[in-house]
Amino acid sequence: MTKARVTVIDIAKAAGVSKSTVSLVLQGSSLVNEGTRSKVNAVMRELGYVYNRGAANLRQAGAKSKIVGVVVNDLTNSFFAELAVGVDMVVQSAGFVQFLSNTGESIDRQREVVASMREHGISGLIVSPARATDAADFKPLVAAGIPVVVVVRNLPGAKVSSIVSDNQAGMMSAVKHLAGLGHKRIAFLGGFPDTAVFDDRLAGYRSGVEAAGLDYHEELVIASAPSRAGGVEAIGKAIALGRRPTAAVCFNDAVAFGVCDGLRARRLEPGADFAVVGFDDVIEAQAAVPALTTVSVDPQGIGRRGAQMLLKQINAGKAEAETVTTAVRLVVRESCGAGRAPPSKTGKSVKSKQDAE
Amino acid sequence: MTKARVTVIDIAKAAGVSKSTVSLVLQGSSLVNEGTRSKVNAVMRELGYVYNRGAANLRQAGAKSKIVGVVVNDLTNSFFAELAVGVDMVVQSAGFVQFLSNTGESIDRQREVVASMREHGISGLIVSPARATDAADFKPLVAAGIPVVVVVRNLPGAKVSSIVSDNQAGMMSAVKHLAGLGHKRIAFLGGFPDTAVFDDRLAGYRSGVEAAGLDYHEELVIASAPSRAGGVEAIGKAIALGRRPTAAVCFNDAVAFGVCDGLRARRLEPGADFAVVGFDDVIEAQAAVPALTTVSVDPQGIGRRGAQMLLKQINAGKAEAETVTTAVRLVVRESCGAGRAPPSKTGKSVKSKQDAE
DNA sequence: TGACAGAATTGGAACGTTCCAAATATTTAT
DNA sequence: ATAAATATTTGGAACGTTCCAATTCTGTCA
Repeated sequence: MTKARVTVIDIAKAAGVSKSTVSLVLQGSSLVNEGTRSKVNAVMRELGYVYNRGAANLRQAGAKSKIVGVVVNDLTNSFFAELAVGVDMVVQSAGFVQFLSNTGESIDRQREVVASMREHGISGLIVSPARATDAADFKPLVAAGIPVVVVVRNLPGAKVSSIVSDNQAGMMSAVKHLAGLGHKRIAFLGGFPDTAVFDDRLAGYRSGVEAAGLDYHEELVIASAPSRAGGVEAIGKAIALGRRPTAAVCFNDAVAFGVCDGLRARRLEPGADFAVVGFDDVIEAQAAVPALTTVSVDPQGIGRRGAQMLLKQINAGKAEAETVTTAVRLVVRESCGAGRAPPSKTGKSVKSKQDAE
Repeated sequence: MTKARVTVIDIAKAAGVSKSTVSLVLQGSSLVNEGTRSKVNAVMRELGYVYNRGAANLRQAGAKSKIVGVVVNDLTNSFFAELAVGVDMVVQSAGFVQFLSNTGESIDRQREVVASMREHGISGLIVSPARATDAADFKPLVAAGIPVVVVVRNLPGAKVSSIVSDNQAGMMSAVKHLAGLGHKRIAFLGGFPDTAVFDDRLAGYRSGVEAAGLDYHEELVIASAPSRAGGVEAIGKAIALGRRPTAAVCFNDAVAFGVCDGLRARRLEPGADFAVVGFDDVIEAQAAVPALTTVSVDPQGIGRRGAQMLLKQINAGKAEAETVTTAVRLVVRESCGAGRAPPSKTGKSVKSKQDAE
């Protein structure tokens, strides 16, 4: 039972050199003689040495800890799981590891995990903020020189980088698609009106309506919780309108699924009697019946982009806030009633790489 | 621009005490006078002190780093995302943070991330090993006194704790259910025969068959990749048999979906013309058409259990290997052709807490 | 008042690494 | 052979914390 940890001194002793030399080897310095290097490496392997990043990090005060923090608001949602995978891919191959935490939309939890991560000395943070996060919450981090990248939801007012999908363009293309199919009264359903994402998507809806030469009617915008239940509620109100709409774009896919539920409960078949379009292209969208027409946002791509941006800032040493919006793409399936056509049952289009630039 | 980090010495100076006292306060020692404590705390807040866990951890050699590593083989799969959430819940409330990494079934990647985590000084590891992981791979960890808990897939031969679902009982109940519906020839489809999980599930199948008073026929066991494509392949072979089966239990849900695809391609309707049962109860199972009858395993519960087990071992200081198998439950939906009954369209039963003991 | 116990505080010495300045070994040029 | 240059190696002194043993305060009891 080897009790004590093997340290750089142990291997120095065993290899007949000084600890400084061993340290040089560890850092791959070109100063050290080739013969010495291989000997040291051999001894390290033999003794089963493991590098102590904590100690190293202590010395190179404030320098790179090779840890990035990732906090998401709902890992259960496959959207965020994909995002985390995207982040992991790039940080991993840069030799970093990720602290991953889930806030479940709890702002207290978020504060806790961020504090904890900070104590552990993360060198950067990627966060999809919980709802109602105060923009000032990340102030201390950036003041301490720790780059922060906000993804998915932006944080107006915070001086940090962010990367969000092009909500406006996405919603606009959805509306135009529906208008192209002949719909005149298109509703906007779901979402909390006090969020930036809502504003963006609504703006896109409005531009789409106007671009299609239709009139914008306030009554066709029906907010609700951005969930399945919210969708049921919203479609209920929509149908109760005097002149009822014949189609709807939804705040996100969850709402869209709820809308479908609500339609069926009223003996209307989504896709046939009423067109519905979602937003996000979550994994269930393509398997659902009818398959959901939706705006695909490639969460994994966002994760990768965000991680790249963060690493760039970490390496640069200085974090100048940068804002990127990633392209989205309308994926036409069945729920909009567009094609009787599609013979291939699973529209795999979602997997394409779209985040190149 | 505050350049230098605030240290325990700074706050000692500012509070007019010694660094030792500050340290005592940090650890919540009862030795320190109440007045002093609150003064120190006040100063800490004022100067924006952040605890440096790295330094602390360096001193208390080998002691608790408050980090647990979590490595899963496929975070994209919602099964594992749920599992990670379960782990996060319990480690988070124990004041730990989790390193979460994804191997994507790559054994090299797995080795890398585990090594990296070790350098960072994790105090425990939860792993769902990539396929074909060598049981000896975790030897160094346990030798170094770092507890390891293997989840979902077990690692025969490794002297580590593990927590897997009750594959045998689950498959057995699936078979019995089908037999109860009158099926006489029930196939076992999919899965790689060289894995421990396969063995367990097959054993369950066999006991189920025998318990139902049927004969076990070798020809009804058809292995394949544990994927949708594998399912298509397996059902093809099954249907080509002289006396074809009328029902099948599948290695997992992916296989089951493939089986449904294959049935439809032959103009057979799953649920009506042929009964199929899956395993895992992935999130898509309840939304699919027909809704999949499957064995539910509650990944989040496994995550919580695993984390609890790990924390227990970390606190105990000694890790004695312990093996737990968690209960599973057959969720009857439509694909087995059981009920014409179910009026509630979404069988929410999957959300119940079943991991109490 | 002095001795004594308990409560509260405190100065080093670690922990395992990296950095710096300086020392030593090896070449090269004269 | 010797100086100058270059290549390699090396002892400390940090980094921010915790621990230990020792010290200084309190108050209590004779």
